[in-house]
Amino acid sequence: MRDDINSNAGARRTLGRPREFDEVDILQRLVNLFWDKGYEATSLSDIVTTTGLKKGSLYSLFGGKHDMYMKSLAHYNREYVQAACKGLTNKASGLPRERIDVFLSSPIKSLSEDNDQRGCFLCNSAAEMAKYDSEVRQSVAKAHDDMLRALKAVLREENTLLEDDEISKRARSLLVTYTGLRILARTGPDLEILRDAKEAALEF
Amino acid sequence: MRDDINSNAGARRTLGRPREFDEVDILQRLVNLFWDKGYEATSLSDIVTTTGLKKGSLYSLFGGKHDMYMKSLAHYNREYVQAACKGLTNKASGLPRERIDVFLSSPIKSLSEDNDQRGCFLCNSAAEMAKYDSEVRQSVAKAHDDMLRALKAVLREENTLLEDDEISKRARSLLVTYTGLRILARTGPDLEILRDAKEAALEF
DNA sequence: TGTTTAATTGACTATTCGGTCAAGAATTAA
DNA sequence: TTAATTCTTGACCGAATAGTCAATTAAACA
Repeated sequence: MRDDINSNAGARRTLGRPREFDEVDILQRLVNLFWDKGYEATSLSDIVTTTGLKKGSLYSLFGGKHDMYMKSLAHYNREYVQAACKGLTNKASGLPRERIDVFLSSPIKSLSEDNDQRGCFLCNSAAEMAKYDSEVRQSVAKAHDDMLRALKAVLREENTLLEDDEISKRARSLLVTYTGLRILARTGPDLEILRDAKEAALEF
Repeated sequence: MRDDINSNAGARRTLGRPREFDEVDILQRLVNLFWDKGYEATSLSDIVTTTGLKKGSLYSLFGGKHDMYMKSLAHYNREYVQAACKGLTNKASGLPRERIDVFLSSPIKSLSEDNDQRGCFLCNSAAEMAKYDSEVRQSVAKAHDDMLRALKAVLREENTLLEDDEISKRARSLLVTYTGLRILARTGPDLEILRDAKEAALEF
C-alpha cells in the first residue's frame, strides 16, 4: 500500500509508470459510495465500476476494502466535518445563533435543495460499523470530539455567562439532535418533521 | 430434539408433522440478530446457527432473507415500539413528564444497566435500509407515526393549553432526539453525553 | 391399516464475494 | 540503450453467499 495519496501532483517526482488517475478524485468517489450505501452493501465490483480502477490498482493503493472504508471516513471527517466545525466557529459567518441554525439546517437543506437522502457519512458509520469495528469507533469518537468542541466554542461565544457544564450540556444536545436529523433524513421523511425538530432544538 | 412448546394442550389443530420449534421464539432470535448486526452483515449461516433451524425450514417458514428481516422488523414494532408508546400514554405509569423522561432514558438505561449497545432496531433499520428499500421505509414511517401519536398524546396531557402546532413540534423534536440517542448508543459513547442530551431535551 | 399433509434434513447449485498475482506497459535514471 | 521502478490489467482463487429440492420423518385422518 502506498502512503502518498495526498502527495503533490505537480511535476513528476517518482520513478516508474505514472498514475492515470487523481487519487483525491478516487477517494471522493469512494466517500460517495460508502456514504450512500454503507460498508456491507458496497461490493468491490461497485467500487471498480464507479472508480474506473481495476482491483489490482485499488488494492495496491488502499490495501483492502476495509482500508478503503477507513480512508474514506477519514477523508469525510477532514473535508466535511471540519467544514461544519469551521462554519460553527467562524465569526465571519454570522451571529453565533445563526451559525448554529445553519449547522442544524444542513441536514434539511441537503434533503430539500439537493434531494440528497444520504444523511451524514459519519452518522451512518456510527450506526452501521461502530459497534463491532474499533477503528471506526475511534474515528467516530474523534469526529464527535471535534464537533463538540466547535459547538461549545460557539455556544460560549453566544453566552459568556453560562457555566461550563451548561455549555457542555447544550453542545451535547445539539450533537444528538444533529445525528437524529441526519438519520431520519435517510427515511425520506416529511420535511416538516425535521424543520420542527430543528426549531425546537434552537429554543434554549 | 428440542423441547416442544406445541405438544401439550389437547388435540392437534393441523395435519402433518408438527413443528419442533416455537415460531415466536424463532422470530425473537431473528430480531435479536438483525437488531445487533443489521441486514447485510447477518448471513444465512448466522441465522441457521442462532435459530437452530435448517435453511429449508427457514425458507418454507419465511420465504427468504429479506422476508425474515421484514417480519423481524414488524415483530419489533409490534413488541418494542408499541410497548414504548404504551409507556408514554399509560397514565398509571406516572406523570406525563415522568413518562417522557422514561422514554428518553431508555436508550441510556439499556446501555448503562444492560450494557446493551444495539440501540434501536427501528433506528438502525432507518439508517441502513430505508433509503433503498421501500418496504422498510414504509414500516419505519408507520412506526414513527405511532411514536409521534403517542408523544403528542402525552404532551397534550401535560399541557392542555398549548396549540396543536406546538404539541406537534415538541413531539417531532423528541422523536429526533430519541433517534440520535439510540444511534450514538452504538458508538459506546461517554454516558454523560447521552444524559446531558436527554436532560436538555426535557427542558421545555 | 392406508393415505394425506406437513416438517426436517442435508446435499446441491450458481453466483458473488474479497483478494492475489504475474505479465505487460509506461516512465525515469544510468 | 538498458535497467529499475511503478502502474495497469485480466485471469484466477478459495470461500462464502443466498437459495433450491427431493428424500425422509412424523403426525392426523378415514
